[in-house]
Amino acid sequence: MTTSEENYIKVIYHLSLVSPKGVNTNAIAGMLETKASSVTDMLKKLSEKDLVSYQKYQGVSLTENGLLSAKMIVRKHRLWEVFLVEKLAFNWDEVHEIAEELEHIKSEALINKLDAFLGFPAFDPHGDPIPNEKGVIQKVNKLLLSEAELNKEYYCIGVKDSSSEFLKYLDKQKIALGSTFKVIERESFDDTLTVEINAQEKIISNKIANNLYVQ
Amino acid sequence: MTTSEENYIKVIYHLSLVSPKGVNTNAIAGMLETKASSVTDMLKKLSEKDLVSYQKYQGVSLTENGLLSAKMIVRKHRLWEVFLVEKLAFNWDEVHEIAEELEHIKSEALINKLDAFLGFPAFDPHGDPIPNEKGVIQKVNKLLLSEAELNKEYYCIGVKDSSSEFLKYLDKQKIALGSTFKVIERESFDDTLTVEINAQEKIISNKIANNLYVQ
DNA sequence: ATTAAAATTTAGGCAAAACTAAAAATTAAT
DNA sequence: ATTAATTTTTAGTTTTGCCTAAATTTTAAT
Ligand SMILES: [Mn+2]
Ligand SMILES: [Mn+2]
Ligand SMILES: [Mn+2]
Ligand SMILES: [Mn+2]
Repeated sequence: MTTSEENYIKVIYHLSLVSPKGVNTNAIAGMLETKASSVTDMLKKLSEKDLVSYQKYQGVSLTENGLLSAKMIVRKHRLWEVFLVEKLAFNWDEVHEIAEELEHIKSEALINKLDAFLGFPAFDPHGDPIPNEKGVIQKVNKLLLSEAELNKEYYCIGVKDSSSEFLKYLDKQKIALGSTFKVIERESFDDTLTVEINAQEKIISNKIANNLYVQ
Repeated sequence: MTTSEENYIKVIYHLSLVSPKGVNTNAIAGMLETKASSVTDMLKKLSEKDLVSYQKYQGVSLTENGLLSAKMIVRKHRLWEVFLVEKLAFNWDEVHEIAEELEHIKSEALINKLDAFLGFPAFDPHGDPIPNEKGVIQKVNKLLLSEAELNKEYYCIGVKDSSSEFLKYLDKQKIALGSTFKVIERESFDDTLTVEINAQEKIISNKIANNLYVQ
């Protein structure tokens, strides 16, 4: 598989988690910042290689082959992110772009040795689960902070949006994985929350609350 | 720079250490396992970008720009090799291919943090020097085992050929960086050496002796 | 049920990096 | 100094991945 094919497969995988019945051409184009016509070209090639099942105008989904490939790319991406944060002291908002390149390095041995070196981590720096060698992903039940009950203790286990902007905002607010949350009040007009974060009271907009996973 | 351009620049760099007056098209093609006509195409492009100075039929050499780029690629390659051997427990004969890919990951911060993480190593697993952040390469005086004086103590500081086959042969013979050498006898007919290696007497062919650096 | 809008695909092209075959320049040999 | 051999370049294709513009299909709106 080429780097480009891998990027497509990974994007289709991520999109299929949200729309399992079939992924749209335009959605793929949007994620890859390319044009719909380019996507159509690639879908034909991926279909030829039995990585996706594709009927024109009907959207696309991963085959068993494609799904496993996607999980292996995600595995590599997330393991490299752990390496960059844990070993090289990168901040969690700096690693995605680099991992986007590192995920395409071709060596089974490399990724399994890296996994061992890191101590077989279960989650990446953004709280996303890391598929194991066979592609199995540990299922975790979590909810969005926006769905949390009032006056109940939660802690932060992940972010939904892992853009640099959002992560930097969280740094500024001193919110990190492991931070404790207790929703004190929900403003019914705009769903703004008053939350006790690490024993400090803060105002959290609905948009923010919709991008924080808690448990 | 694309991956392909980087591979060309690096090969031109390595060849120019041997033939400083100008690197031949065919030599480049040989190293990259491509055709001379492809090399000519690329030389035009590299020349356009001021990475090499090139006049047709006259061979090619690196510009100042090209030289610095080359050293940075070599730096990355060798630092990744150190990482693979020191941290991930790869054998020294397994790392070159993987480093061949890793050297193209684009991030200044990554390579400098990796350098720090590894403790600013001066040499790679094959004894080759690692250029520093500015491209400066520590000069080491060394000689080939084939040039060593009789009955004088040396130790192994590098290999000239770092192919997997040669390195595996050295493993089998229990020769590694740091091994001590004392040449007991030189057979004048074929230059075969009798060498005391780590206090064990062994017969070393001229070809082998020509690929071991000692000090 | 038509029509309008949106999504998707096709057609035709372009640039990068490779190739083969043929031409040109350089180097070596008589 | 010619001729022959070798090296290098040019010319013309191919494949991959992308593009624009136009055509087609699906979906939404009247
Ligand atoms: Mn990421
Ligand atoms: Mn990627
Ligand atoms: Mn190497
Ligand atoms: Mn390379």
